[in-house]
Amino acid sequence: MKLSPSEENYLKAIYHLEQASDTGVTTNALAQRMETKPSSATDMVKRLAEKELLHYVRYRGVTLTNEGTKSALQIIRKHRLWQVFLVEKLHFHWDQVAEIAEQLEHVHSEELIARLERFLGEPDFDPHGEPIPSKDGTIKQTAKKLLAELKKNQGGVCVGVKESSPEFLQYLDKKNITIGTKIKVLGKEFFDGSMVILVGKDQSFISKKTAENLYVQTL
Amino acid sequence: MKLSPSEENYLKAIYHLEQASDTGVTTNALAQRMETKPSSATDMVKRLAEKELLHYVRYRGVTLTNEGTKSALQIIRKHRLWQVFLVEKLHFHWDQVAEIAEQLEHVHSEELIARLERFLGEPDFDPHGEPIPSKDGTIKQTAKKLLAELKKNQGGVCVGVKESSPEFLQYLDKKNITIGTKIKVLGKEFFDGSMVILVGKDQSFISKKTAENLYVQTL
DNA sequence: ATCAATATTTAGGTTGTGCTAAATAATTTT
DNA sequence: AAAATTATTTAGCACAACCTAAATATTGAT
Ligand SMILES: [Mn+2]
Ligand SMILES: [Mn+2]
Ligand SMILES: [Mn+2]
Ligand SMILES: [Mn+2]
Repeated sequence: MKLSPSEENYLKAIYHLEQASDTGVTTNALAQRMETKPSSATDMVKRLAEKELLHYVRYRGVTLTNEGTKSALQIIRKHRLWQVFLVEKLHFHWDQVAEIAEQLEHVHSEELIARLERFLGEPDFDPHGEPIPSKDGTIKQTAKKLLAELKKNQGGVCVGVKESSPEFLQYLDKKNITIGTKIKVLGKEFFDGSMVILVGKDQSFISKKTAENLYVQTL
Repeated sequence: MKLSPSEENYLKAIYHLEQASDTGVTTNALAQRMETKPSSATDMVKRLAEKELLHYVRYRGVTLTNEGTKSALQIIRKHRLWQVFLVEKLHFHWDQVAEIAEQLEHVHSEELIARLERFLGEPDFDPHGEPIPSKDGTIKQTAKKLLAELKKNQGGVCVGVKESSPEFLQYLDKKNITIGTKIKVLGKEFFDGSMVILVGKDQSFISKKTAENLYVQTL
Protein backbone atom coordinates (compact mmCIF):
# COMPACT_ATOMS: atom_id res chain seq x y z
CA MET A 1 0.00 0.00 0.00
CA LYS A 2 1.24 3.46 -0.91
CA LEU A 3 1.12 5.73 2.12
CA SER A 4 1.60 9.48 2.52
CA PRO A 5 4.55 10.83 4.52
CA SER A 6 2.16 11.81 7.28
CA GLU A 7 0.61 8.36 7.46
CA GLU A 8 4.06 6.81 7.55
CA ASN A 9 5.20 9.11 10.34
CA TYR A 10 2.16 8.21 12.41
CA LEU A 11 2.70 4.48 11.89
CA LYS A 12 6.31 4.80 12.99
CA ALA A 13 5.32 6.79 16.06
CA ILE A 14 2.71 4.22 17.05
CA TYR A 15 5.19 1.41 16.58
CA HIS A 16 7.74 3.10 18.82
CA LEU A 17 5.16 3.90 21.48
CA GLU A 18 4.00 0.28 21.44
CA GLN A 19 7.56 -0.91 21.90
CA ALA A 20 8.13 1.45 24.80
CA SER A 21 5.04 0.49 26.75
CA ASP A 22 3.82 -2.93 25.61
CA THR A 23 0.25 -1.62 25.90
CA GLY A 24 -2.17 0.10 23.56
CA VAL A 25 -1.22 3.57 22.41
CA THR A 26 -3.42 6.41 23.63
CA THR A 27 -4.50 9.35 21.54
CA ASN A 28 -2.77 11.83 23.81
CA ALA A 29 0.54 9.99 23.77
CA LEU A 30 0.38 9.80 20.00
CA ALA A 31 -0.51 13.47 19.61
CA GLN A 32 2.31 14.46 21.91
CA ARG A 33 4.84 12.34 20.04
CA MET A 34 3.65 13.72 16.70
CA GLU A 35 3.58 17.27 18.04
CA THR A 36 -0.03 17.74 16.99
CA LYS A 37 -3.37 18.06 18.74
CA PRO A 38 -5.29 15.02 19.99
CA SER A 39 -8.10 15.80 17.56
CA SER A 40 -5.67 15.55 14.65
CA ALA A 41 -4.38 12.25 15.94
CA THR A 42 -7.95 10.95 16.13
CA ASP A 43 -8.52 11.95 12.50
CA MET A 44 -5.43 10.14 11.31
CA VAL A 45 -6.08 7.09 13.44
CA LYS A 46 -9.49 6.71 11.83
CA ARG A 47 -7.97 6.82 8.36
CA LEU A 48 -5.34 4.24 9.29
CA ALA A 49 -7.99 2.01 10.84
CA GLU A 50 -9.98 2.30 7.61
CA LYS A 51 -6.89 0.99 5.79
CA GLU A 52 -6.63 -1.84 8.33
CA LEU A 53 -3.19 -0.80 9.48
CA LEU A 54 -4.34 -0.61 13.08
CA HIS A 55 -7.13 -1.54 15.42
CA TYR A 56 -8.93 1.42 16.91
CA VAL A 57 -11.49 1.38 19.70
CA ARG A 58 -12.98 4.73 20.59
CA TYR A 59 -11.65 6.07 23.89
CA ARG A 60 -9.48 2.97 24.23
CA GLY A 61 -6.54 3.67 21.94
CA VAL A 62 -4.85 1.89 19.15
CA THR A 63 -2.69 -1.14 18.29
CA LEU A 64 -1.03 -1.90 14.99
CA THR A 65 -2.26 -4.82 12.90
CA ASN A 66 0.24 -7.20 11.38
CA GLU A 67 0.08 -5.16 8.21
CA GLY A 68 0.64 -1.98 10.18
CA THR A 69 3.61 -3.40 12.03
CA LYS A 70 5.11 -4.60 8.78
CA SER A 71 4.73 -1.16 7.25
CA ALA A 72 6.20 0.57 10.28
CA LEU A 73 9.22 -1.72 10.22
CA GLN A 74 9.86 -0.98 6.57
CA ILE A 75 9.86 2.76 7.23
CA ILE A 76 12.22 2.31 10.18
CA ARG A 77 14.40 0.16 7.96
CA LYS A 78 14.61 2.92 5.40
CA HIS A 79 15.22 5.57 8.04
CA ARG A 80 18.14 3.67 9.51
CA LEU A 81 19.70 2.67 6.22
CA TRP A 82 19.66 6.28 5.09
CA GLN A 83 21.23 7.28 8.39
CA VAL A 84 24.06 4.85 7.74
CA PHE A 85 24.51 6.36 4.29
CA LEU A 86 24.62 9.89 5.66
CA VAL A 87 27.24 9.04 8.28
CA GLU A 88 29.36 6.46 6.48
CA LYS A 89 29.35 7.91 2.98
CA LEU A 90 28.61 11.61 3.34
CA HIS A 91 30.42 11.93 6.68
CA PHE A 92 27.62 13.62 8.52
CA HIS A 93 27.94 13.69 12.25
CA TRP A 94 25.64 11.22 14.06
CA ASP A 95 23.63 14.04 15.59
CA GLN A 96 22.73 15.60 12.21
CA VAL A 97 21.18 12.69 10.39
CA ALA A 98 17.77 12.22 11.97
CA GLU A 99 16.12 15.24 10.36
CA ILE A 100 17.29 14.36 6.86
CA ALA A 101 16.44 10.67 7.26
CA GLU A 102 12.96 11.78 8.32
CA GLN A 103 12.52 12.97 4.75
CA LEU A 104 14.47 10.30 2.89
CA GLU A 105 12.51 7.51 4.57
CA HIS A 106 9.43 8.53 2.57
CA VAL A 107 10.92 7.94 -0.87
CA HIS A 108 9.03 5.04 -2.40
CA SER A 109 11.15 2.46 -4.19
CA GLU A 110 11.83 -1.11 -3.17
CA GLU A 111 14.65 -1.31 -5.67
CA LEU A 112 16.28 1.81 -4.26
CA ILE A 113 16.40 0.51 -0.73
CA ALA A 114 17.62 -2.92 -1.82
CA ARG A 115 20.48 -1.35 -3.72
CA LEU A 116 21.25 1.13 -0.96
CA GLU A 117 21.50 -1.71 1.55
CA ARG A 118 23.87 -3.54 -0.77
CA PHE A 119 25.95 -0.41 -1.34
CA LEU A 120 26.31 0.09 2.41
CA GLY A 121 27.49 -3.49 2.94
CA GLU A 122 24.27 -4.72 4.51
CA PRO A 123 24.78 -3.09 7.87
CA ASP A 124 23.03 -4.51 10.93
CA PHE A 125 22.95 -1.31 12.96
CA ASP A 126 22.48 2.39 12.37
CA PRO A 127 24.85 5.12 13.60
CA HIS A 128 23.09 5.18 16.98
CA GLY A 129 23.45 1.46 17.48
CA GLU A 130 19.84 0.71 16.62
CA PRO A 131 19.18 -2.48 14.65
CA ILE A 132 18.14 -2.24 11.02
CA PRO A 133 15.08 -4.41 10.26
CA SER A 134 15.60 -6.75 7.33
CA LYS A 135 13.42 -6.67 4.25
CA ASP A 136 11.08 -9.22 5.80
CA GLY A 137 10.85 -7.29 9.06
CA THR A 138 13.26 -9.29 11.21
CA ILE A 139 15.27 -7.37 13.80
CA LYS A 140 18.65 -8.54 15.01
CA GLN A 141 18.57 -8.24 18.79
CA THR A 142 21.72 -8.00 20.85
CA ALA A 143 22.26 -8.60 24.55
CA LYS A 144 22.73 -5.01 25.57
CA LYS A 145 22.03 -3.37 28.90
CA LEU A 146 21.80 0.16 30.15
CA LEU A 147 25.00 1.48 31.63
CA ALA A 148 22.94 2.34 34.70
CA GLU A 149 22.43 -1.38 35.36
CA LEU A 150 26.15 -2.09 35.72
CA LYS A 151 27.75 -2.45 39.13
CA LYS A 152 31.07 -1.10 40.28
CA ASN A 153 34.05 -2.55 38.39
CA GLN A 154 31.86 -3.94 35.63
CA GLY A 155 32.65 -2.73 32.13
CA GLY A 156 31.55 -3.00 28.54
CA VAL A 157 31.49 -1.48 25.10
CA CYS A 158 29.05 1.26 24.21
CA VAL A 159 26.73 -0.21 21.57
CA GLY A 160 23.93 2.30 21.38
CA VAL A 161 21.95 5.18 22.78
CA LYS A 162 18.38 5.11 24.02
CA GLU A 163 17.70 8.76 23.31
CA SER A 164 19.33 10.14 20.17
CA SER A 165 18.60 13.83 20.37
CA PRO A 166 21.33 16.09 19.00
CA GLU A 167 21.78 17.54 22.50
CA PHE A 168 22.53 14.19 24.07
CA LEU A 169 24.76 13.04 21.22
CA GLN A 170 26.77 16.25 21.35
CA TYR A 171 27.15 15.82 25.08
CA LEU A 172 28.48 12.32 24.53
CA ASP A 173 31.00 13.69 22.06
CA LYS A 174 32.27 16.09 24.67
CA LYS A 175 32.70 13.10 26.97
CA ASN A 176 34.51 11.22 24.19
CA ILE A 177 31.88 8.52 24.18
CA THR A 178 30.65 7.01 20.93
CA ILE A 179 29.62 3.62 19.57
CA GLY A 180 32.47 1.21 20.27
CA THR A 181 33.91 3.13 23.21
CA LYS A 182 35.08 0.97 26.14
CA ILE A 183 33.57 1.98 29.45
CA LYS A 184 34.18 0.72 32.99
CA VAL A 185 32.30 1.69 36.12
CA LEU A 186 34.77 2.93 38.75
CA GLY A 187 32.22 4.10 41.24
CA LYS A 188 28.49 4.48 41.64
CA GLU A 189 26.86 6.93 44.02
CA PHE A 190 23.95 5.40 45.87
CA PHE A 191 22.38 8.78 46.62
CA ASP A 192 21.66 9.97 43.04
CA GLY A 193 22.78 7.12 40.79
CA SER A 194 25.63 9.14 39.33
CA MET A 195 28.79 7.35 38.27
CA VAL A 196 32.48 7.77 37.88
CA ILE A 197 33.50 5.82 34.80
CA LEU A 198 36.62 5.07 32.83
CA VAL A 199 36.38 6.15 29.20
CA GLY A 200 39.39 4.84 27.41
CA LYS A 201 42.15 6.05 29.72
CA ASP A 202 40.34 8.99 31.28
CA GLN A 203 37.98 9.27 34.21
CA SER A 204 34.64 10.89 33.72
CA PHE A 205 31.63 11.78 35.83
CA ILE A 206 28.14 11.10 34.48
CA SER A 207 24.64 11.55 35.86
CA LYS A 208 22.05 8.83 36.34
CA LYS A 209 20.09 10.25 33.43
CA THR A 210 23.05 9.80 31.12
CA ALA A 211 23.71 6.27 32.39
CA GLU A 212 20.09 5.41 31.66
CA ASN A 213 20.41 6.42 28.04
CA LEU A 214 23.56 4.54 27.12
CA TYR A 215 23.53 0.91 26.06
CA VAL A 216 26.58 -1.25 26.70
CA GLN A 217 27.47 -4.79 25.88
CA THR A 218 29.25 -6.42 28.81
CA LEU A 219 32.46 -8.29 28.08
CA MET B 1 11.72 29.75 0.67
CA LYS B 2 10.44 26.29 1.61
CA LEU B 3 8.28 24.90 -1.16
CA SER B 4 6.05 21.85 -1.37
CA PRO B 5 6.89 19.02 -3.76
CA SER B 6 4.01 20.08 -5.96
CA GLU B 7 5.18 23.68 -6.12
CA GLU B 8 8.70 22.51 -6.93
CA ASN B 9 7.48 20.24 -9.70
CA TYR B 10 5.53 23.08 -11.26
CA LEU B 11 8.52 25.43 -11.12
CA LYS B 12 10.69 22.85 -12.80
CA ALA B 13 8.10 22.25 -15.49
CA ILE B 14 7.76 25.97 -16.20
CA TYR B 15 11.52 26.35 -16.37
CA HIS B 16 11.84 23.55 -18.90
CA LEU B 17 8.96 24.87 -20.99
CA GLU B 18 10.55 28.32 -21.02
CA GLN B 19 13.86 26.82 -22.17
CA ALA B 20 12.17 24.88 -24.93
CA SER B 21 10.22 27.78 -26.38
CA ASP B 22 11.82 31.07 -25.30
CA THR B 23 8.33 32.51 -24.86
CA GLY B 24 5.82 32.73 -22.04
CA VAL B 25 4.40 29.44 -20.83
CA THR B 26 0.70 28.89 -21.44
CA THR B 27 -1.67 27.28 -18.98
CA ASN B 28 -2.47 24.45 -21.34
CA ALA B 29 1.16 23.62 -21.99
CA LEU B 30 1.84 23.60 -18.28
CA ALA B 31 -1.19 21.46 -17.50
CA GLN B 32 -0.21 18.98 -20.18
CA ARG B 33 3.36 18.73 -18.92
CA MET B 34 2.17 18.26 -15.34
CA GLU B 35 -0.43 15.72 -16.43
CA THR B 36 -3.19 17.67 -14.76
CA LYS B 37 -6.10 19.88 -15.78
CA PRO B 38 -5.73 23.50 -16.90
CA SER B 39 -7.86 24.64 -13.98
CA SER B 40 -5.43 23.03 -11.56
CA ALA B 41 -2.51 24.71 -13.30
CA THR B 42 -4.25 28.06 -12.98
CA ASP B 43 -4.69 27.48 -9.25
CA MET B 44 -1.05 26.67 -8.73
CA VAL B 45 0.15 29.51 -10.92
CA LYS B 46 -1.78 31.97 -8.79
CA ARG B 47 -0.13 30.65 -5.65
CA LEU B 48 3.34 30.84 -7.18
CA ALA B 49 2.65 34.38 -8.39
CA GLU B 50 1.60 35.27 -4.85
CA LYS B 51 5.02 34.04 -3.71
CA GLU B 52 6.66 36.14 -6.45
CA LEU B 53 8.23 33.13 -8.10
CA LEU B 54 6.63 33.98 -11.41
CA HIS B 55 4.80 36.71 -13.31
CA TYR B 56 1.28 35.81 -14.22
CA VAL B 57 -1.07 37.73 -16.50
CA ARG B 58 -4.53 36.29 -16.86
CA TYR B 59 -5.08 34.65 -20.24
CA ARG B 60 -1.50 35.53 -21.20
CA GLY B 61 0.59 32.91 -19.45
CA VAL B 62 3.50 32.89 -17.12
CA THR B 63 7.23 33.64 -16.86
CA LEU B 64 9.55 32.86 -13.97
CA THR B 65 10.97 35.71 -11.91
CA ASN B 66 14.66 35.68 -11.04
CA GLU B 67 13.74 34.08 -7.75
CA GLY B 68 11.64 31.49 -9.54
CA THR B 69 14.41 30.66 -11.98
CA LYS B 70 16.89 30.31 -9.13
CA SER B 71 14.57 27.93 -7.31
CA ALA B 72 13.93 25.88 -10.43
CA LEU B 73 17.65 25.53 -11.06
CA GLN B 74 18.27 24.31 -7.54
CA ILE B 75 15.64 21.62 -7.92
CA ILE B 76 17.11 20.57 -11.26
CA ARG B 77 20.52 20.52 -9.61
CA LYS B 78 19.27 18.15 -6.94
CA HIS B 79 17.46 15.98 -9.45
CA ARG B 80 20.56 15.52 -11.57
CA LEU B 81 22.97 14.99 -8.69
CA TRP B 82 20.70 12.27 -7.31
CA GLN B 83 20.57 10.69 -10.76
CA VAL B 84 24.34 10.54 -10.81
CA PHE B 85 24.27 8.89 -7.40
CA LEU B 86 21.74 6.31 -8.52
CA VAL B 87 23.71 5.35 -11.62
CA GLU B 88 27.30 5.71 -10.40
CA LYS B 89 26.94 4.39 -6.87
CA LEU B 90 23.86 2.20 -6.84
CA HIS B 91 24.34 0.99 -10.42
CA PHE B 92 20.86 1.75 -11.60
CA HIS B 93 20.38 1.75 -15.32
CA TRP B 94 20.06 5.23 -16.85
CA ASP B 95 16.45 4.62 -17.81
CA GLN B 96 15.37 3.82 -14.22
CA VAL B 97 16.52 6.88 -12.34
CA ALA B 98 14.11 9.64 -13.31
CA GLU B 99 11.21 8.40 -11.24
CA ILE B 100 13.25 8.03 -8.06
CA ALA B 101 15.06 11.34 -8.55
CA GLU B 102 11.62 12.94 -8.89
CA GLN B 103 11.15 12.10 -5.22
CA LEU B 104 14.68 12.64 -3.94
CA GLU B 105 14.84 16.13 -5.43
CA HIS B 106 12.29 17.30 -2.85
CA VAL B 107 14.37 16.50 0.21
CA HIS B 108 15.23 19.81 1.85
CA SER B 109 18.82 20.15 3.06
CA GLU B 110 21.53 22.40 1.68
CA GLU B 111 24.14 20.46 3.60
CA LEU B 112 22.95 17.17 2.14
CA ILE B 113 23.28 18.30 -1.43
CA ALA B 114 26.66 19.93 -0.82
CA ARG B 115 28.00 16.70 0.65
CA LEU B 116 26.39 14.57 -2.02
CA GLU B 117 28.02 16.66 -4.74
CA ARG B 118 31.38 16.26 -3.02
CA PHE B 119 30.87 12.51 -2.61
CA LEU B 120 30.11 12.16 -6.32
CA GLY B 121 33.29 14.03 -7.30
CA GLU B 122 31.51 17.22 -8.34
CA PRO B 123 30.17 15.92 -11.61
CA ASP B 124 29.32 18.36 -14.41
CA PHE B 125 26.76 16.19 -16.16
CA ASP B 126 24.05 13.74 -15.24
CA PRO B 127 23.69 10.23 -16.68
CA HIS B 128 21.76 11.60 -19.66
CA GLY B 129 24.44 14.14 -20.48
CA GLU B 130 22.51 17.07 -19.04
CA PRO B 131 24.53 19.73 -17.23
CA ILE B 132 24.26 20.00 -13.45
CA PRO B 133 23.66 23.58 -12.32
CA SER B 134 26.15 24.77 -9.71
CA LYS B 135 25.07 25.95 -6.28
CA ASP B 136 24.81 29.50 -7.58
CA GLY B 137 22.77 28.46 -10.60
CA THR B 138 25.45 28.48 -13.28
CA ILE B 139 25.15 25.91 -16.03
CA LYS B 140 28.15 24.56 -17.89
CA GLN B 141 27.22 24.66 -21.57
CA THR B 142 28.98 22.53 -24.14
CA ALA B 143 29.08 22.90 -27.89
CA LYS B 144 26.80 20.01 -28.70
CA LYS B 145 24.55 19.54 -31.68
CA LEU B 146 21.77 17.19 -32.62
CA LEU B 147 22.89 14.18 -34.60
CA ALA B 148 20.25 15.18 -37.14
CA GLU B 149 22.28 18.31 -37.93
CA LEU B 150 25.33 16.37 -39.05
CA LYS B 151 26.09 15.85 -42.73
CA LYS B 152 27.32 12.72 -44.41
CA ASN B 153 30.76 11.63 -43.21
CA GLN B 154 30.68 13.89 -40.19
CA GLY B 155 31.09 12.19 -36.84
CA GLY B 156 31.15 12.84 -33.13
CA VAL B 157 30.74 11.48 -29.65
CA CYS B 158 27.32 11.05 -28.12
CA VAL B 159 27.14 13.47 -25.18
CA GLY B 160 23.49 13.50 -24.32
CA VAL B 161 19.86 12.82 -25.11
CA LYS B 162 17.15 15.36 -25.66
CA GLU B 163 14.33 13.08 -24.60
CA SER B 164 15.15 10.74 -21.73
CA SER B 165 12.09 8.53 -21.54
CA PRO B 166 12.78 4.92 -20.55
CA GLU B 167 11.48 3.83 -23.96
CA PHE B 168 13.98 5.92 -25.86
CA LEU B 169 16.87 5.03 -23.57
CA GLN B 170 16.12 1.33 -23.86
CA TYR B 171 15.98 1.68 -27.61
CA LEU B 172 19.41 3.32 -27.57
CA ASP B 173 20.73 0.42 -25.53
CA LYS B 174 19.53 -1.99 -28.18
CA LYS B 175 21.41 0.09 -30.71
CA ASN B 176 24.51 0.04 -28.46
CA ILE B 177 24.44 3.81 -28.13
CA THR B 178 25.19 5.47 -24.81
CA ILE B 179 27.01 8.56 -23.52
CA GLY B 180 30.55 8.46 -24.92
CA THR B 181 29.73 6.31 -27.95
CA LYS B 182 31.45 7.35 -31.18
CA ILE B 183 29.09 7.88 -34.07
CA LYS B 184 29.69 8.69 -37.74
CA VAL B 185 27.10 9.49 -40.38
CA LEU B 186 27.53 7.14 -43.31
CA GLY B 187 24.47 8.22 -45.17
CA LYS B 188 21.46 10.46 -44.82
CA GLU B 189 18.20 9.98 -46.67
CA PHE B 190 16.79 13.20 -48.03
CA PHE B 191 13.26 11.84 -48.22
CA ASP B 192 12.63 11.17 -44.50
CA GLY B 193 15.79 12.32 -42.71
CA SER B 194 16.72 8.78 -41.70
CA MET B 195 20.38 7.88 -41.42
CA VAL B 196 22.81 5.05 -41.71
CA ILE B 197 25.42 5.54 -39.03
CA LEU B 198 28.52 3.83 -37.75
CA VAL B 199 28.29 2.91 -34.07
CA GLY B 200 31.69 1.68 -32.98
CA LYS B 201 32.41 -0.85 -35.71
CA ASP B 202 28.85 -1.67 -36.69
CA GLN B 203 26.42 -0.05 -39.06
CA SER B 204 23.03 0.96 -37.82
CA PHE B 205 19.89 2.51 -39.25
CA ILE B 206 18.10 5.26 -37.32
CA SER B 207 15.05 7.41 -37.97
CA LYS B 208 14.96 11.18 -38.14
CA LYS B 209 13.14 11.23 -34.80
CA THR B 210 15.98 9.36 -33.14
CA ALA B 211 18.60 11.61 -34.76
CA GLU B 212 16.73 14.63 -33.42
CA ASN B 213 16.95 13.36 -29.86
CA LEU B 214 20.65 12.56 -29.71
CA TYR B 215 23.27 15.15 -28.92
CA VAL B 216 26.79 14.73 -30.27
CA GLN B 217 29.98 16.68 -29.90
CA THR B 218 31.77 16.91 -33.21
CA LEU B 219 35.47 16.09 -33.25
C1' DA C 1 -21.70 6.40 44.30
C1' DT C 2 -20.96 11.00 43.08
C1' DC C 3 -18.21 14.53 41.50
C1' DA C 4 -14.15 16.61 39.60
C1' DA C 5 -10.42 16.18 36.62
C1' DT C 6 -8.62 14.31 32.53
C1' DA C 7 -8.80 12.11 28.07
C1' DT C 8 -11.00 11.66 23.85
C1' DT C 9 -14.09 12.56 20.25
C1' DT C 10 -17.06 15.46 17.41
C1' DA C 11 -18.38 19.59 14.99
C1' DG C 12 -17.03 22.89 12.15
C1' DG C 13 -13.33 25.74 10.00
C1' DT C 14 -8.76 26.42 7.08
C1' DT C 15 -5.30 25.48 3.56
C1' DG C 16 -3.26 22.96 -0.28
C1' DT C 17 -4.03 20.45 -4.29
C1' DG C 18 -6.71 18.16 -7.16
C1' DC C 19 -11.35 17.63 -9.98
C1' DT C 20 -15.75 18.85 -13.33
C1' DA C 21 -18.84 21.97 -15.41
C1' DA C 22 -19.95 26.51 -16.68
C1' DA C 23 -18.54 31.11 -17.95
C1' DT C 24 -15.57 34.12 -20.39
C1' DA C 25 -11.63 35.63 -23.22
C1' DA C 26 -8.69 35.01 -27.24
C1' DT C 27 -7.90 33.24 -31.67
C1' DT C 28 -9.03 31.36 -36.06
C1' DT C 29 -12.15 30.52 -39.75
C1' DT C 30 -15.44 31.90 -42.82
C1' DA D 1 -16.90 41.46 -38.92
C1' DA D 2 -19.29 37.75 -37.23
C1' DA D 3 -19.24 33.12 -35.98
C1' DA D 4 -16.98 29.10 -34.51
C1' DT D 5 -13.33 27.07 -32.16
C1' DT D 6 -9.98 26.90 -28.67
C1' DA D 7 -7.83 28.51 -24.40
C1' DT D 8 -8.34 30.02 -19.94
C1' DT D 9 -10.55 31.18 -15.79
C1' DT D 10 -14.12 30.79 -12.26
C1' DA D 11 -17.36 28.43 -9.36
C1' DG D 12 -18.17 24.84 -6.68
C1' DC D 13 -16.95 20.26 -4.83
C1' DA D 14 -13.64 16.66 -2.57
C1' DC D 15 -10.05 14.98 0.25
C1' DA D 16 -5.93 15.05 3.42
C1' DA D 17 -4.15 17.06 7.25
C1' DC D 18 -4.14 20.30 10.30
C1' DC D 19 -6.71 23.58 13.90
C1' DT D 20 -10.13 25.38 18.02
C1' DA D 21 -14.11 24.95 20.78
C1' DA D 22 -17.65 22.20 22.52
C1' DA D 23 -19.47 17.76 23.77
C1' DT D 24 -18.88 13.35 25.78
C1' DA D 25 -16.58 9.43 27.93
C1' DT D 26 -13.33 7.61 31.30
C1' DT D 27 -10.73 7.77 35.45
C1' DG D 28 -9.56 9.07 40.03
C1' DA D 29 -10.74 11.28 44.41
C1' DT D 30 -13.79 11.99 47.94
MN1 LIG E 1 9.51 11.03 8.35
MN1 LIG F 1 18.82 6.02 14.90
MN1 LIG G 1 9.63 15.80 -8.37
MN1 LIG H 1 18.49 13.72 -16.75
